[in-house]
Amino acid sequence: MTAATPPPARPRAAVMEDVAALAGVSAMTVSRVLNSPEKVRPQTRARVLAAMRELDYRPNSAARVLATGRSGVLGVVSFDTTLYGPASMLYSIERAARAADYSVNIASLSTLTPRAIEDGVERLRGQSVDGVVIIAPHQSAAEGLRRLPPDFPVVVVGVGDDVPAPVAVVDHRAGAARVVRHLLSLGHQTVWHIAGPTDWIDGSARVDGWRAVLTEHGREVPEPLSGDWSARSGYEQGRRLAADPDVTAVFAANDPMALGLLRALREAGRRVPEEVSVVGFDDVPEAPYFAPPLTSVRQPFGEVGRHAFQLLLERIDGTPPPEGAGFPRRTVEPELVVRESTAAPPGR
Amino acid sequence: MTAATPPPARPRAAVMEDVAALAGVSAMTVSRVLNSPEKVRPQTRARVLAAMRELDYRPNSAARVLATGRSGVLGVVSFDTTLYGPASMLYSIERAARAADYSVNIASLSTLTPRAIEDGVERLRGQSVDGVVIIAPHQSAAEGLRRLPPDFPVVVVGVGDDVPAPVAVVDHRAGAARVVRHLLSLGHQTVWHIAGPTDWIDGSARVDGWRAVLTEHGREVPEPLSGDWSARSGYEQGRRLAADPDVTAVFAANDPMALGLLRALREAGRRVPEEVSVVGFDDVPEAPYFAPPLTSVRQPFGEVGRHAFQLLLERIDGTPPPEGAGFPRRTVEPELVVRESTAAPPGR
DNA sequence: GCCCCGAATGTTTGCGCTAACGAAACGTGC
DNA sequence: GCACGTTTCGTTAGCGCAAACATTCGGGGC
Repeated sequence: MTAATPPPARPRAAVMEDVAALAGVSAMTVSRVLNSPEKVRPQTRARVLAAMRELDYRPNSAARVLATGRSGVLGVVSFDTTLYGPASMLYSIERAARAADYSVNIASLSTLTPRAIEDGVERLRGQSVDGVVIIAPHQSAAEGLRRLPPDFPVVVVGVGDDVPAPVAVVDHRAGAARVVRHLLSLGHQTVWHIAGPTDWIDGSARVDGWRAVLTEHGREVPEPLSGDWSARSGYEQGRRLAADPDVTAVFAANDPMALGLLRALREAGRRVPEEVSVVGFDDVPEAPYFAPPLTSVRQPFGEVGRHAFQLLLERIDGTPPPEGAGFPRRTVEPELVVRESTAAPPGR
Repeated sequence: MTAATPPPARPRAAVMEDVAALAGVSAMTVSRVLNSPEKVRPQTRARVLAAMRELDYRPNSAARVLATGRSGVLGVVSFDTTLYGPASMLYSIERAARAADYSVNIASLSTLTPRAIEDGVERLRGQSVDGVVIIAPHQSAAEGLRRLPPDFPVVVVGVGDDVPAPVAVVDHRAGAARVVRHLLSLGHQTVWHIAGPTDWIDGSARVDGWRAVLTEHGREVPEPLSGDWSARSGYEQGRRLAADPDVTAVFAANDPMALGLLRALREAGRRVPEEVSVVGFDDVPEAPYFAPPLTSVRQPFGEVGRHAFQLLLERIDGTPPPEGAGFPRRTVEPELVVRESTAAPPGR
């Protein structure tokens, strides 16, 4: 052949066999160094580790998955990860997962239907994830879940009661209750509410908590107004409330809606908190800088994320599907953060 | 044997061989139905598809990766996905990826150092992703990148000039320039600036654009104040600006800082926009509801995400690493959105 | 000195899929 | 009727790793 020297053909990445050869052992020993180092004589182990470093060896995860059936990857299905809540949840789950050497595969949803959720889970399942966390505090989650095979490990974050899966939730009901008690204790006769979409569990739980406390105190329960979580919807509903002189306290189901509400009140010339008290929910990092700084409810996302991951782990390598017993459920309490947007009603 | 009937041993998930048997073909034909259906006679194909449905067959991705060397997964390395910018980028990349049947694996960073970025990429590489998008508009990105093997497909979003990888960026410089021109055209003598961290490329590009326009117009260039993107830092720097009666126009490098600034001005009794004009950057969904509604710069995240994904695809199955030619670069222009926080300076 | 035991390492096999080749079956043209 | 392309499908051989089962080796007990 007259061919020139073959191009320096980039050496294929080293595989286990290469490491074994360099270290003068068998491939199995290399595998053992990776998976149960204590079973390898320290001296041999050192040789193998040295060989790995020298060849810049990195185990092929696909091969490992194929051989073991476990991938070390978990999926997260979430609606619009641009929103503060879902983004925070995702972030905290990712951190919990990483700490346990799991990696995270995501599937964002642009619509919230049982079908979309099912698709998201199926997409991740196709990637051989070990399990899935669904961040979708929505009716659809429960619905979509029922169509999934019952033995596939799924955990749901922040969803209602009768879900056929383990659940980690913030107690929105209790959070809302705290808001209302705070306002009543300031002397308000009642509290209006700009609710989130009613098909979001978060939203309806907050409505429940709000209504329960008012009822319990024998107060009038105004018709809740409905928003869609956006500042815009808070503004629109806020204009209606601003026009009603009876309104002295409003609980918005999240901070952006509270922001919109604040603007509407300002435009109508109603002063906060002197004339109207306002409370939000979520305690976004910007809440202290609203005009005025917003009283809000802080959600312990980090904690929920850790619980969700923990539940998923248990489901993955735990006992078979808990039969009649029902699924575990971890609830964490949110915290009311009082700032300057709440005060006693006028005339007291 | 006296053993009872074996427990109904949940049938293992169907594999290709099972489908093949049921359809009366070989496994290879099943594989072909999946990967190049046009090479299979329609009639056979139909039989195979029917068998797949019947057995609820789903291809094992690990096996496919092992056999093909391609995973159909891309990694995204990002700093704090709780921030609006990174979250939006992540979301748009995920959408672009999904549209091309790619799935997305994430690695969030809690610190921004070359080391952390390198780790993030390595972690994803260990998961056999086909390539990685780095969302880290930070010096560290460039630095961390140099330590990576040059043939691993990486694309960077929103980072400076001399990066050894394809880049998709928003032209922050141009965005900042637009802000300053807008304020000058309203009659302001000069524009103060609350900058982002200087080690963030976004931040320094915005400073550059701001300074360039002022210089070009022969205006005095005040010393930029430095924030850390948070509303709190905007507030702190804002208190200093509020105390200076010469200040009539301030450009904050992002919206949360602008929010903090607005609060500081309000507390100091300086009215916006009558006495001081304020502009932000990012145009978060809440910006229209700030007090007053904030003039800001909208970033076309969707477009950048699509470009980033596109560049990555080209890098993955495109030509070998472009030698001397330099790396491709896609720049998209942000848009100034004028609202009520800007007006002519007092006394004009 | 012999046997047995456990620790340390090696061999074989298969996880589920696809690239590469090979072999039928079916025309076509002359 | 036969050589020759075209489909269409099957066979073989890995991809890289880890279970499960060998095998070797070095003592300790008697």
